[in-house]
Parts: sequence; C-alpha cells; structure tokens
Amino acid sequence: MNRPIANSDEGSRRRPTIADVARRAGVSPALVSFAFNDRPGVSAPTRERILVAAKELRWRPSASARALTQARTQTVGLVLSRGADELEVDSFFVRFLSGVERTLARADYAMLLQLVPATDAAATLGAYERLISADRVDGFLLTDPELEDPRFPLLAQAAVPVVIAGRPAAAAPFPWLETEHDRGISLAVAHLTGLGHERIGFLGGLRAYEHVQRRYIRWREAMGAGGLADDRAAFADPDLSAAAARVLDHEPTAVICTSDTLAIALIRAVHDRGLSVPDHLSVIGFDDSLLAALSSPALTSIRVDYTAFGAAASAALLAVVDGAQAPPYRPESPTLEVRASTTRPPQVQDL
Amino acid sequence: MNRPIANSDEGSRRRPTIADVARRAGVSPALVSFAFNDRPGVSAPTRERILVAAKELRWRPSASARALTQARTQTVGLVLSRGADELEVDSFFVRFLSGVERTLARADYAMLLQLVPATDAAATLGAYERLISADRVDGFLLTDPELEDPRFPLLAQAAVPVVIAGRPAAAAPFPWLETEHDRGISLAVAHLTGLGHERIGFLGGLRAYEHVQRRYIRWREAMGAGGLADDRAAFADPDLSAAAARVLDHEPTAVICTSDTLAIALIRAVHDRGLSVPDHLSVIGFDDSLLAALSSPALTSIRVDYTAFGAAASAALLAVVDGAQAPPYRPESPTLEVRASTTRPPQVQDL
DNA sequence: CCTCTCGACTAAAGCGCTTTAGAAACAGTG
DNA sequence: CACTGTTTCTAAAGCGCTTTAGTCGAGAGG
Repeated sequence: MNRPIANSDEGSRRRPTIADVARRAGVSPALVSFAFNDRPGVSAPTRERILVAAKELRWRPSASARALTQARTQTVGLVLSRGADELEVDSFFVRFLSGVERTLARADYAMLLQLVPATDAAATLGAYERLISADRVDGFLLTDPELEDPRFPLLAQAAVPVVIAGRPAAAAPFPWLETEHDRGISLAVAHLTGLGHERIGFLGGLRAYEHVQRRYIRWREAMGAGGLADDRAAFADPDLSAAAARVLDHEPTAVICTSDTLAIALIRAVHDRGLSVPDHLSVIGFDDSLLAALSSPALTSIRVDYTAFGAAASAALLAVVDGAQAPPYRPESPTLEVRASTTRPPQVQDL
Repeated sequence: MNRPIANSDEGSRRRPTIADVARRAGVSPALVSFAFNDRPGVSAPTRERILVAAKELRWRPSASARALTQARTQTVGLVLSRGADELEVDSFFVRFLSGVERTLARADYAMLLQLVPATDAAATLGAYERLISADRVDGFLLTDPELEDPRFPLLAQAAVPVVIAGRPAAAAPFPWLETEHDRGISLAVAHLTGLGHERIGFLGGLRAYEHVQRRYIRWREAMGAGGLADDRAAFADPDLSAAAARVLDHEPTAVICTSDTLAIALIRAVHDRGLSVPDHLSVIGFDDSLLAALSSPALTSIRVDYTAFGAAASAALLAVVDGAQAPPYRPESPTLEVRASTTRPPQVQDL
C-alpha cells in the first residue's frame, strides 16, 4: 500500500521550541537558555552557533513559558477610566502613551491597555483586580490620581508595583512623578500682565481632576502676587457653556483655560455674544494640541512635554519592578506658544 | 531561645496556586481546573466548594500558566504606526480602540497596544515579528491597509490569525471589514447640492491612506452623477496649507474635507483671505469630533460609528482565533451632523 | 602521575496550570 | 451477588522555558 512519505520535520508547522534550537546547535536546551540570557558558562563559538540556529529557526523564547518560570510577564498595565469622548480631545493621553510605549518597547516590555467607562468605579477596580489575580502584568501605571483614591488600597494590598503619573492629593503608598505643568499658568499670567491685562479669568475642566486643581491654585497665586482680582474662575463641571458664560460675566480682558478644547468653546461663546477674540478678549489654551495651531484665531497655548513624562513614568515603573531605584526625572518647564489669540487688552488699545 | 512562631501559611505572601485552592476545597487540582473551565464531571456541591475556596483565596488561574498549556494568550495585538501628532487629532483611533476594548474585555481578552513611528516601516514589521515569535498574542487587528502591504506576507507566513479593519486595495489573505464611511461623502454632497451649491471642492489628507482614496472616489462619483465640476480636489500630502490654498484657488462655494482637522485648517485659510465661513464658503468636516461641535462656526460633519466598527472587528478576530465563522457586520450608514458651517452658496444669497 | 580547580556543558526538577487515562464509588440489572 | 455502566474524582504527564546540582575534561600545581 502506498502512503505519502511523512517528513517528520517539515510536515509539522508548530512553533519551534528551545529543544529544536538546542538540537540544531548540538547542545542542551539549558545552554540555549544560558546563551539567550547572557549567562556565563557559554563559550564564544558555542554561543554563536546557538544564536545562528535560533535565527534560522526564527525562534525566540515563548513569553508565556518565560513568564511562568521567571514570574515576570514583561507587561505593564494601564487602565484608563475615561470615555472615548474624553480621550479623543485629550492630547495628554496620546502623547503620554507614546512616551510610555517607546520606553517599554526598548526594555522589551509590552503595554496592556484597558479602557473602562469613566463613570464606573466598580468596573475600574474590577479591571485592576482581574489583571492582578490572573497575574497578567508586572505593575501598573496610574493616571488621574484622585482624593481618597480607591485604587490605592487595592493595589497596595496586592503588593503590586505601581507608579503614579501625577501628584496624589494626599500621601500615597506609591512613588509618583509630576510634570509641574501648572508652572505654565504662571507663564500665561506673566504673558498677559506683560500685555497690560489686569482682569484675567480662569476656565477649568472637571474640578475633581488633580491637574485642574493645581492649575487653579497656581492661577490664584499668580493673581494674588500681582495684586489682581481673584474671583473670575469657573469650572466646566460638567456644563461647559454655563462655565464659559460665568467667566465672561465677570468681564475679564483675558481668560486662561485648562485645555485647548475649553479655549475653543470659550471663543465660541465670545462669538455668540457678538464679540471677537483677541480684540475684545485674549484667550490662552492648554496642551498646545494641533487644534491650537489650526483654529482661528490660532490659539496661544501652554505646552508640556507629556511624551517625556510618559517615558519617565514608565522608566520609573520598570525600576520599581526590578526593585531598583527609579531614575530621577527633572521635568522640563512648560513653554508658552504665543499665537494670535492673545493681544493687548481693549482699554489699552483704545487709548 | 525565643523565636517568632512561624505561621506556615500566613508567613508566605506568595500568590495562591491551584494547589492551595484544591487543598482548601479538599479536592485534587485537576478538579479545580474542571470546575473553573465548566467541564462536566464535577458535582454541584463540590463545584460550589471549589468556587468558594477560590474566592476566599482570591485565586484566578495564572494567565501565563494557562497560556502555556492552552497555547492561547488571550491577548490580541494592535500595532499602530502613526506618530503621536497624528493620533491625537484622529478621533477614529480612540473610538475604534474603545470599541475593541469593550469587546475584548467581555471575552476576557486583553489588548496589547504598540505604537511605532509612522515613518519607520522596518520598526513596524519588527514589532509584529517580535510579538509573533515570542508568542505574545493570539492574533492581530490591522488598520490602515496599504497597497502592497508588507505586513500581509509576514503575517500570512506566520499563519497567525488576522482581521483587517478597513478595505484592502487588492486581494488580501485575511478577512476584512469596513464601515462604508465613504457613503458619508454622498450625504455631504447631497446636502450641499440641496442648498444650491455647484462648485463643491474636496480636501483630503494623505493620499496613501485608503480611507482618503475611498472618499475621494466617492466625491468624484457624486459630482459626476450630478453633472458638476470635478477637478476641485487637493490633498494635504503632506502640506496642509498648500492644499487648502489649492482648493480655494478653484473658487468653490463649498468644500468637503476628510477630517475635522482639515476643515478647521481650511476655515483658517479662508479667514486669512479675508473671507468668512459659511457666508463665502460652506465647509463640511469628517468624523464629527468634539472639535466640530465646539469650533466657531460649528462644523457640519460626517459621523461614522467607529466604536461599533472596533467592536465588530475584534469580534471577528476572536472568531477567527477560535476557528469559527466571524459574526456578520452590517455597518450603520454614516450620518451628517448639520451645523453652522454650511449654508446656501453666496450667489444664491445675493439674488 | 595524581589531585585540584575551573570552565563548559548537561540532566532533571520545577514554574502553575490542563488534560488524559484510569481508579473509586455508586447505582442499576438480571 | 456479580456484573456493567455512570458519574465523580485523582495521578501523572506535559506545555516551553529557567535553574540547580552536578558531570566531564583540560590545564595547573605539587
């Protein structure tokens, strides 16, 4: 009876294993492992043979098997509890993510991204819990630390490595780092007072966000230092147009916003009142998103290097995971990108 | 000599394993596995005891161990080769991601997100290769299919499950699905011709993107069908303001853009010429980002449900991974959100 | 020439699960 | 009561790697 010749090697299209590489290089699997992990005890020529064999077979150690033996998944988790609507207008996240990714990739780490609805705190905690108990990640990067953050006790109890990207309101059980983004507010105030403005308003996003708080405080300080008025603040919490109206009711000559999106919305409100920017009101945005450069009038905006921030945060997390000291992070000072939306206040012009 | 009483159980803070659960429930590890995988052969009371024990110990099967035995990582990869600058203004990705994530989470899958620089094709392929050979993912979701896409042969040869989110230019070795976003262009043209416009321009993004091509073709068809002019198209490839200028030089009364960002840039160019929107020119954006609703004038924009698209794409991928039939995807038709940026053409008004 | 040391290498156990083969317990049947 | 057939459960192997303990030679020292 005829039967097809079974080619024992070519027929099976399974992934090569360390044993295949070992066989091809004429060594034991253990030695292949040594060679791939830069352990001593492998002679130069043998190491070479092993690496060649691995390359030929396109072999790389299986992440799962490795995770099992080393109790390391080479993965960090990032759970974002924001809706798509919020994320899509937030240039922070994309830039932050890109910094994180670059750093992780370099260390051969992967990023597990999980998006949960902003409103659902239980779902958020559940996401962390699942990732922890299934041992899917080596650590977490936390953004948007909150007052009495429920994630802190959960993660602390699980004894999982964590780094907070942001400044926690109270003492936190994890290392954290921050960008000093709020220094941008001082720049903005200085720019405006330099132009002659005295009535400078503040339009913030959700009060609950730590970064909004920080920027607000900085604005108050800056205004106080200049001996200028102090009650021209409003927050889109959550009603954006109401907040815009409230700010305008105080008849400021300039307004600093905590995002470009808010600034654009404010400009719209100004237009609706039959006024124009910057002739009647100077407006400054935050984040210097592409939006700022493209809108009309082009928006003066505060720029913070969030990519570097993401890189630093993930580098710190990797250090914590390794039980090492986190590398120091000296955030660059924010910069002010001056564009058409700011000019001298109307009174000065009228003189 | 006094020594602290070693509590054999409490002292070691290691993760519980299946053996701990088995011991606590008074059964063998195998039975715990059966209970957790809904296999027959576990009596109701025993199953209950096992689940209780697991809950008490906060145990869940280790993802790594499971991945090793089942040859399934419960993870899908998404490699985005776009720079942070591009992503941050692109509402597609965030919405798509959120749809993907929701579906994956439901199936207890995780998403491995990798960002690589847009320009670096080698890095992109390298990212796929690393994920494959380390066996980190069960499959990939591909966006932005290109003509002669180098990822296709790579992934096909590796025999890894893939679903393409978008319509490949030529025959592709993987299943794909699409949103029919370009039907939105027809809506836009109909809206404009209904208002009396005849000279309708088109401003597209990078020509290389399949979605830009599709929309362009649709615009041409729609214009041809109406017997209207056809050469008022330009692409930001990559110079945005040059493209905007080129479109305006043809003196259209309306322009359809392939993104809200382009529309905003165009409006800016219009302003720079001392004209205004919509009085001198009607403008339609694409994607209906928050930007569209907030800019002034508020932007008429085409809305596509990318979240549903992401959900469908990932559901399809999960099906392929399971060797099953992908569930059918009937994309909803795009809608046109009419706002202040479109009105009747100037000639009509002047009559 | 014999022991010692040291570098290069291997055998085998073990990581935490799943799965297969089979044991044990129990009920039903003639 | 012996036999068969189920159902419930267990022992043990195996997934692909890392790691520990140990083997084997070759060169050094006495």
